[in-house]
Amino acid sequence: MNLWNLPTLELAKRLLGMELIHKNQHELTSGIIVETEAYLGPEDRAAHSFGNRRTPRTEVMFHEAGTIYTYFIYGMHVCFNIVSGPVDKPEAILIRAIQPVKGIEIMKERRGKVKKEVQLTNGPGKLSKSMGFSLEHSGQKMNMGGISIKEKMEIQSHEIESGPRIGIQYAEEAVHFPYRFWIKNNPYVSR
DNA sequence: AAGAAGATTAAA
DNA sequence: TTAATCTTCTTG
Repeated sequence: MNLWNLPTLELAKRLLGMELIHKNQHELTSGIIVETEAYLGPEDRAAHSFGNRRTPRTEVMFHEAGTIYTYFIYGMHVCFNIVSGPVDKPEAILIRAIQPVKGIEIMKERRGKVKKEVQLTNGPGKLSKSMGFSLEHSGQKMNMGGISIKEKMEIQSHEIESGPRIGIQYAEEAVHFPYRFWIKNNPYVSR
């Protein structure tokens, strides 16, 4: 079965335990995905694509599943998402935290002063900086360029916890949707 | 053309 | 608790 054909909420859970890899000419960094958030397009007030809002920024959310969506936020941070769902259904999954595996020294370099390894990637802006993700990656396809993903460890459903998403207080009824997923007791999860 | 707000982070 | 800081979108 093709991973990208899964419904977004299913995919958000399946991504847990998989290894996210970024390779460029000189550097390789990777980490296990331990926390994700699903954004369900038109019906989800928390999503950039709520009401099918289609702009240069959100355009890639309408593309096929497995497309990369990166965006800039709060004047300083990049967030990394994977588009999900059918074409023209603008859903996406935000990667919120990973557990560093390869290129830890490179991550430390990119992040500057950071004391503990756990601080490297336990938040969406942090992991993007550690992994070297930027706006130019938006629109690229997973597993077809420098950024790829592969099976790493099997996560049982009882090891997955869920809860409300973070940073979307404006989203009215969507505030409480339990679309955030993480691996239970994993120290690399944010917060 | 200008202003407001944001899927965050780090430091106080 | 707040500043940092800039893109995107909305309004005029």
